[in-house]
Amino acid sequence: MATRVPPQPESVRKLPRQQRSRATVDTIVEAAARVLARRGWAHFTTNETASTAGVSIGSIYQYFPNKLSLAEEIRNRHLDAVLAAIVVPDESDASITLEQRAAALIDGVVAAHSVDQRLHRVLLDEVPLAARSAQDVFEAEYLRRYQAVIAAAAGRADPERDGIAGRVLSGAVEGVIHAAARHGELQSPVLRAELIGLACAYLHSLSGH
Amino acid sequence: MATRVPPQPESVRKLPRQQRSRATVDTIVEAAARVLARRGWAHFTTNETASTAGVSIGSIYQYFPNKLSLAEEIRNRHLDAVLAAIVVPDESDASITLEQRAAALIDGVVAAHSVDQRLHRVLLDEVPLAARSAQDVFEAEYLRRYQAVIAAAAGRADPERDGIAGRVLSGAVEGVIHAAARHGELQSPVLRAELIGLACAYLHSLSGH
DNA sequence: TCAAAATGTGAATAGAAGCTCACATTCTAT
DNA sequence: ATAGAATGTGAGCTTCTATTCACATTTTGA
Repeated sequence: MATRVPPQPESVRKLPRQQRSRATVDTIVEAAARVLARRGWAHFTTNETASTAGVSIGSIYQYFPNKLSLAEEIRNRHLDAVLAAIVVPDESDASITLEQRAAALIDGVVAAHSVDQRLHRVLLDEVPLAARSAQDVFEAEYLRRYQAVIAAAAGRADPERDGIAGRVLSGAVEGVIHAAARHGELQSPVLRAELIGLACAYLHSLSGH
Repeated sequence: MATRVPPQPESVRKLPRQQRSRATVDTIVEAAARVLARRGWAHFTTNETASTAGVSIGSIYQYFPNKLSLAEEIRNRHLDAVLAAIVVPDESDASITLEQRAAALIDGVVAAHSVDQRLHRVLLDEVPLAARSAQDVFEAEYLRRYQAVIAAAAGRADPERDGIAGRVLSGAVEGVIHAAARHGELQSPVLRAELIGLACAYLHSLSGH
């Protein structure tokens, strides 16, 4: 996990200036991520985070104004890692078939959901939202990719319908992937094939009227 | 909301025997559902439930051994209501088209998700699972309906593939509906049409090839 | 070298909330 | 009518945990 400059804009807390404190902050965030994944948000405590990190509770509050800000830092780092897992294919290459585009899209989303699944689930549906800056970037990146595929499929552009189609397709793909993740089948090639089949069937129906 | 016999099997608590106490239990559960929907699981408190119900905190613990058992009772009642919203079409009538079957399925699932949406979301992704007995019935009922439609679509029966297809279709439909619910578009006819289109496109691709 | 800044410590504080229990009230059956 | 069961009450006990603060240690820069 890369070192980031963590604390929040309005944070009254110190910024880590020396190498030593930057390492401490990283240790804290990594330990916190492990505790959060293991216990869930409801039983995520700052004291357990401190002892897991081998650090005094006070050290956490040197750099994080409260428990939530710690979780938000974890989320920011995690979503960075998730986005990094997505491989973007060349969108302007006309020689790529629709099937290939759909496959690349789905592989990217699967890869994104393969990064620390338990932590991902806790971060997305347990930790309160507050300022969801990173989450927006995250969703925007997804949307961009879906719309590229849809634009390629539907030769003509009906922006109104394409927008809805994008939301339908993304909802469908995410739904299938979340269900698969719950059953531990995210890596199943049969599922991958069936999901690509679903996407292609829908995409073809958009152009063929 | 119908009166049910609530407390858990292993509960050391009393069963409500008189009319008066049955009414008290109903009042408690209804108030608890309101509090849970309003505050979310993290800020759902037994004291607020008691004051909202106009009942002493002690009365709650007469019938519920702990906070979680109260939430589980709410979930049981809610899922009953959700299942009741699903209209089941005649599965043996061969004169019904695939489009009509898909539409009936989707309308049923949408109706199920239209029952007390906020509470539904909190119950499904905030309240801890523990013994998820009712949730299993709930999912099994869904699965049954998806498989009926898939069996009708794919003339021949390839049980292996049909099973996966069922999970893919249900994941997709649920995903789209959850996304729509988040954006408050559950009642949109455009979305309904597009979702039916998605389902039909996939179903046709199963038989044709 | 040494003073000031940065960093680290953990006992103690404070508040929230689950749950108990001794007691009061109401209902049922005889 | 009345005893005993069922029901209802709410102050307060207990546990948990976020956060503070007075202090100790380490690093930096001159």
